[in-house]
Amino acid sequence: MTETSEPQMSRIQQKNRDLILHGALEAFSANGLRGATIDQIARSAGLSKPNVLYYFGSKDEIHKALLTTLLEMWLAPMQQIDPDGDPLSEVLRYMRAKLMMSQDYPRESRLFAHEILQGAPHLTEILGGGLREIVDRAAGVLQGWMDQGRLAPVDPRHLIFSIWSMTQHYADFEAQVRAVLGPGRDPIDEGGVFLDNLYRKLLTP
Amino acid sequence: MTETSEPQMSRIQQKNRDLILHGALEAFSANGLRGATIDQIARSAGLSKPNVLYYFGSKDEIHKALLTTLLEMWLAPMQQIDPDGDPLSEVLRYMRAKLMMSQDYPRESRLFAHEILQGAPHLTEILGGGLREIVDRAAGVLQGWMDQGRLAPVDPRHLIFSIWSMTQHYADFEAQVRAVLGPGRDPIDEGGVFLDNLYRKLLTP
Amino acid sequence: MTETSEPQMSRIQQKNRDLILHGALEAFSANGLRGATIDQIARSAGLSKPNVLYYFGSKDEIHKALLTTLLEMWLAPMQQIDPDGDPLSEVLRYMRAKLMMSQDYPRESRLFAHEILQGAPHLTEILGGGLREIVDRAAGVLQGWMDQGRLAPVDPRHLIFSIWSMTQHYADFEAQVRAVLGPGRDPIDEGGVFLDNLYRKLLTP
Amino acid sequence: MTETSEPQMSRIQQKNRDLILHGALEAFSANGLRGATIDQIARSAGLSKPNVLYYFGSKDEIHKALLTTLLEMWLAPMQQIDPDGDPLSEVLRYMRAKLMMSQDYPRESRLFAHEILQGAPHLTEILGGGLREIVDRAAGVLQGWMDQGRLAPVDPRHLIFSIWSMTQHYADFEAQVRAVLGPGRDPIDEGGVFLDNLYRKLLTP
DNA sequence: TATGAATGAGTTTTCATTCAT
DNA sequence: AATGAATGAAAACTCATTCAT
Repeated sequence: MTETSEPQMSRIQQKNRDLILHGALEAFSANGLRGATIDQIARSAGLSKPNVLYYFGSKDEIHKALLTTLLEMWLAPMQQIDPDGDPLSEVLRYMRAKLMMSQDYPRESRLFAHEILQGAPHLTEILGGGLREIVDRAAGVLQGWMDQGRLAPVDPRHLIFSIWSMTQHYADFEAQVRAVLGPGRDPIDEGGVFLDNLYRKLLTP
Repeated sequence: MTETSEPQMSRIQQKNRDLILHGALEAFSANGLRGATIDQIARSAGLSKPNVLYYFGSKDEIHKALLTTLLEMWLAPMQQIDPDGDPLSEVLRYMRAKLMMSQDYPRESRLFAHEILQGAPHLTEILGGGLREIVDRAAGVLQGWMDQGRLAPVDPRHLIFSIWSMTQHYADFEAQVRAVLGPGRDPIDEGGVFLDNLYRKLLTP
Repeated sequence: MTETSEPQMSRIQQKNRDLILHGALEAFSANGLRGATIDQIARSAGLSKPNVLYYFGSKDEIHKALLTTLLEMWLAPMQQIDPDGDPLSEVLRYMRAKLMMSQDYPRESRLFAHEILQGAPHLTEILGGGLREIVDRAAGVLQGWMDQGRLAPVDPRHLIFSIWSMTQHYADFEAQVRAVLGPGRDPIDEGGVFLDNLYRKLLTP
Repeated sequence: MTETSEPQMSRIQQKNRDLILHGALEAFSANGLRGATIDQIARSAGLSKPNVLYYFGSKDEIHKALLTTLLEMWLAPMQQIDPDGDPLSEVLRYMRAKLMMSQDYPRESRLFAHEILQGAPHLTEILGGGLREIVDRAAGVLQGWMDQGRLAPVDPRHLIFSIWSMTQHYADFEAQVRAVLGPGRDPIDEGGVFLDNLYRKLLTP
């Protein structure tokens, strides 16, 4: 969560930037870009409102910086799919990694969900066509395995969509999941079992 | 989309309520509750701002009324799962119905997505435990089929989550889906094929 | 000071617009565009701040509307120079008219002075090249008279500048004029005598 | 432009004060007292904002110091009117000197214009009645010449106003002058010819 | 001297809501 | 039923100034 490209940044500055981004994650993930206020962010970061704007020029900039900062981490698991690994294991490992992110970083998941729901204006600006290239690479690996008969043939991009949607569902729609399951259950743990089975059946050649 | 509990409502009143709800769907689905403004809704409905508030006392009330109005339609497909039908066909039919809703009613899908992302404060109020009961019934049907060996055994509630998440993904995350697939493709059509295969493999006993 | 091009405007709306423009003239002429606050304008107009913005969308818009509203009146005297009149009388009449405007409308004079000092960003937008054409016409008339030997030959545009600067000086630099002359004198009355003599001597062929 | 009353000031201090005053002239002349920001001044001076305030305690003080610093230079030409010189030559020389200041120091001219437009609060404080005395002296010289029949009789103070207004017009209202004359002309050069002629005709006895 | 950091007091603007008719 | 007019409360920013080092 630290920015290292601009070297001249003091300890305290770095710390405050992180406090702000942390508060912003809290606010934006709960209320969306428009619904969050700089006041919330400032309070959550323990700073004054103008001080927040001293570090980031505007609310939009905080939002953009937050997305930028988190994007890499968000996309990392997919880039770790190993073309030389065992196909099914690799897919299951990717699914598990995404599911763990819903567990460990639900706010990040919701942040991206909000952004994409609105048409992803900031993400598009940040990513350019970058997302597509990343997905294309992973899809290529998957397609290769299918061509080799090591994985049952399905559309690799829709396979990826399915992993995204099902794993993130546990974070983004947590309120609903809890309402349906009732108390005393571990949605993500159960989801792991369900999804493991699902992808084994779907992809075993 | 009409409200029938208060009988004395003129034709024109009814029409204006519908216009407002229509405009509200447009605004709320695109920008969320906080991001949408009454001005947008009024403009989209072709009415004046105070007139909008004459029909519904506040922005929150419009939102609540909209959710209420759409909820039944939103949950209808699940209630149409027929215990006496063919298990796999029933599940696939349900999945298809949900997928078609992403195609035909993407704004409704995003409206609910926004609401649940925020913790579903209004929905909880409206539904009480209603959602749970509805899901419990469907889950009971599914479980029965599994117990009879007519469907491969999986957790029925997580099965339902998977259908929700994957089908709604095409509406809620449309921006991302389009960015990944590029132009000239029909995401939902392709998704139908993918999901049909997925659930056949998952659920065939 | 009333706007007649948009007919559907109620009595009260018209009155409030005028109140606002009046308050804006007060504030802008004294403090300039940046120095004046909407609060000042609102107080001076006896309205609430948001109500001021209900009539004009922003501070800039008020300023622009004010300049637009006053521009015609401001340029009127020059357009009344009569090609068929007596040359010297016409020039003197124009000078007198401008001088009277410094007497009767000093705030308007200062408003334009502020705007032009800043490089006339709004005026340029409003006028386009309009000012030049208006001056060209008057300069043409003056030049004609000079060519006929009815007026001593001088550069007509600089003649116009001299009239502008000297007459407006009594409004724009009033503080200095008063400081130099001391109390108990009538600067504009004396200025009239001085300028009358000046232009007679300058222009009598 | 240097301040000599406080003797212990290092070379570097002196240089920074000058840098600040230079930046302040830039900012204040373009935007007025309220419109200019310390940030602008600091950036223009190449110093940090708090450092600017280390040299001058407040924005107002910078402004006051700037006016004070420039005032002497601004009034110098009038004090150089030589009672023993040739009357017409002296007046023309003064007018030319003022006109050259519009050419060489337009920002200084605009700075004073802004200040006087606002009612000259700072100048009054600085000058006390000083301006009046200076003008009184010059007016006395002029009046003497008129009494001797060496200059046509006019009100000497209004004569001075006329010189001020017409010469400064080329700096203060430059935007307008350029808009009227169009490109490719030298306003001040032409103005010199015009004003030379004007004052010869006005003042030749 | 010098400055990065911080902030209180504005200032513009937005917006849900109310008022008067 | 309907709306032009109005506003309080908030929200995003700005900026002169101060603090700590």
